[in-house]
Parts: sequence; C-alpha cells; structure tokens
Amino acid sequence: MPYGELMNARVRSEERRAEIVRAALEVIAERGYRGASLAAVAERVGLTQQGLLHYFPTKDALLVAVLTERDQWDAVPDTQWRVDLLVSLVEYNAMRPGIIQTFSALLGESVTEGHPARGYFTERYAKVRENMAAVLRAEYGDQLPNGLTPERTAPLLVAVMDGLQYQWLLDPESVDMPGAFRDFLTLLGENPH
Amino acid sequence: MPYGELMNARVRSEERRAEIVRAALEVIAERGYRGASLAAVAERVGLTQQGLLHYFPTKDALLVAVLTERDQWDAVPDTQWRVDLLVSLVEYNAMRPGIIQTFSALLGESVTEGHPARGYFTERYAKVRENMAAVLRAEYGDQLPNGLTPERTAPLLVAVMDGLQYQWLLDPESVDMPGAFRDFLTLLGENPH
DNA sequence: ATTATCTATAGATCTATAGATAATGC
DNA sequence: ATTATCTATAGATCTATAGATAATGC
Repeated sequence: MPYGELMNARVRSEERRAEIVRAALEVIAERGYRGASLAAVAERVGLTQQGLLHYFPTKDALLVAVLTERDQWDAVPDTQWRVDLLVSLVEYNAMRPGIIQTFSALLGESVTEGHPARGYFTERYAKVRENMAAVLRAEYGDQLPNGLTPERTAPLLVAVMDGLQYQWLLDPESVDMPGAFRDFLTLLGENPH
Repeated sequence: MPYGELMNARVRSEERRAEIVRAALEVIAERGYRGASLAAVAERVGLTQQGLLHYFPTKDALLVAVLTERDQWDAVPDTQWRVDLLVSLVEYNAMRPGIIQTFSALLGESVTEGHPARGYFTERYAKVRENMAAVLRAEYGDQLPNGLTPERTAPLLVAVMDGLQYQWLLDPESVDMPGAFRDFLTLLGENPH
C-alpha cells in the first residue's frame, strides 16, 4: 500500500497547510506581504486562489501561520541560547537567504501603521532582548568586560544581528555576516570562561 | 504685492514638487512604498491622482525623488562625519520618527526581488560603510582599542544604527535609541584623544 | 457528513493614458 | 506656447463570498 494511502484526512490536510505556508514564505521573500497575492501563493502549490482560502480563510490568517512557523523554526525568543550557539545560528542563517529575506521584509513592513505583523514583532523583540540579556549574564555575569550590563548590551546584540542581515541581503559579496558577528562578540570582551 | 505673485512659474512648480515629495514621505511611512497609492499622496496635497502624475510621470519617478530628498537631508554617505556628530545624528533621528519610519520601511521592502529602491540601498550601504571606516580611522587610527580595524568595525556601526531603529520604531518606550548607540561607542573602546 | 476544490463574480483598488479646459508667461 | 489641473476610462489586479461538484471517511 503506497504511503499516501496510509495517511488519514487530518494528516493530509496538515501537510497541505504546511505546503501553503512554505509557498507563502517564498512569495513574501520575493514581494513582501503587501505585495504577495494569494493567487501567487496558490499557484505555487497548484491551487486556485479560492482553493487556498479553504485552508486559510483570510490573507491575515495565512500571515499568522507564517509567523507561527518561524517561532518553531528559530526559537530565538524562547530557547536558552549560549553565545557560541548564536554564532552557529548566524552561520546557518547565511546559508538560508530565502528565510532571512522573508523576515527582513516583514520586519521592515511591520513598522508601518496598522501592519498585521506589528504586534508580533513588538512582542518578539521584547522577548528576544530579555532572552539575550540572560544569555549574556550566563556568559559574563552581571557586568561585561567593557563595563556594560547584560540588559544594556542585549539591544545592541539584537541590532547587530538584524542590521547585518540587511547589509548582507543587499550585497552578500561585500558583507561577511558571520565574520562580522564574530567581530562584534570580540568587541564585547574576552570570554571569562 | 503678495508673496505668491512674486514667484515665477519655475519656483512655484518646484515648490509643488517638494510638497508632493513631503506627502509621499508621509504616506510611505504609513503604508510602505508598495502600499502607498498615488491617490493617497495626491489627496494630501489637494490634487487628483492624475494631477500628481503631471509632476512625476510614474510612481517610480516619485520614489526616485523621495530617495534623492533623503540624500540631501541626511548626507551620511558623503559628509565627513565625526563620531560625536553621529551621536547627535542619532539623537536628532529620535526626534523624527516619521522620516526614520519611511526609510526603515523602504529598506525592508528593498531586499525583495526587483524592488525599485534596491540598487539605491545597495550603493548607499557600500558608501556608508566606506565613510564610516574613514570616520573610525580618523578617530582611532588603523586599529581600534579592541584590536579590530576600521574596515571591519564599520559594518557593525552601521548595523547597530539600523537595527536599533527597528527596535525603537516598534517600541519607543522600551528602547533608548541614542543611549544604546552611545553604549555601542563605549564598546569600541576609549577614545584616544 | 465532511473535506477539497472549482467556477463565477462582486466590489475595491491601482497605475497610467488620452484629451479637455483654464490660467500663466513670453 | 506652456503649465497646471481635471474628467473619463482602459486594463490589471486583489480579496473575499456564494455556491456547485467530486471525493473521502464514518
């Protein structure tokens, strides 16, 4: 019995939804959320636009699924990271321009008024800053070699990661994203361990 | 004779164009470039959409004017800055969320394929990195206190400025943008002067 | 019965072109 | 003559709803 027939309806439906979310990630990377049409996403999975709306009743519902997907893929706000794992994350990101482009485009759009991803990003960054402060505290204690606290350093760490992504997406030849991120870590001072 | 009648046609036309560009900056801040309709910009200056097209024949032509405006407003790529002036620039930016929002939204969109501002931002960042390297060299010489070169530090400086803008736009209460930028400068090490 | 998908279509937009009309400036 | 502005409109899209049809699963 072929694999397909072993699947029940629920599983098949879940797979279809996942396929649609993947397609949406691609289209958003290419055109942003406002520029992404449901028809373009649907075409990529061999559906009509109305067929897609069977799985996600509105465009915003699809965006919510995209954002949720990210939380599962890169658990930056919630995982207990270590500084050396952050380096690995940046190296990994440098191999996946598509996904970075999706979320860089979404972040940019999200600062405009009434954007449906605005609340998501606001909350996410608050959590990421908190989490990064904890990471820095675990690594350096209450004070970094340069005298700053983890809480004051965290927004800088996050800013560097995001800012480097834009420079790298625009000009990957000229910007060594992981190298620059490592440089930033040396700026933080010698690791006490 | 009232002021208006003293102006010749060329001057009046230039003023109208400037008015339209200002309105475009606002609408882009609110909705991004793809989301900004010519009708919305036109309405803000009391014109019909077709009337606006008399001054800028296409939507992209208007975007070019917006980007040119920025180059005149904040000459980051071309002015010979000093580190303390950069602090002032960031403080100044913190008082103008609108303009920062416009260009943060445009930067975000620009990483998507075929965006009309992509080339502009790619070139701009190459120039900004070069310029910032020169600023750092003037301040610190060929090597910073932490051992990095100006060329390797420049992308980090730029990334911090951009990344902080996103965090600040999303949550101005939680992010002290100028303070964080000053923190970054202390990370670079003591000023040798 | 429920799920998956389609056709048809309403109702909004959006950019850009064509061409008219009024006002301004040599 | 040129400039500023308008009305009319073509031609593309876009999201979302309504409702039909076929396939799947208790």
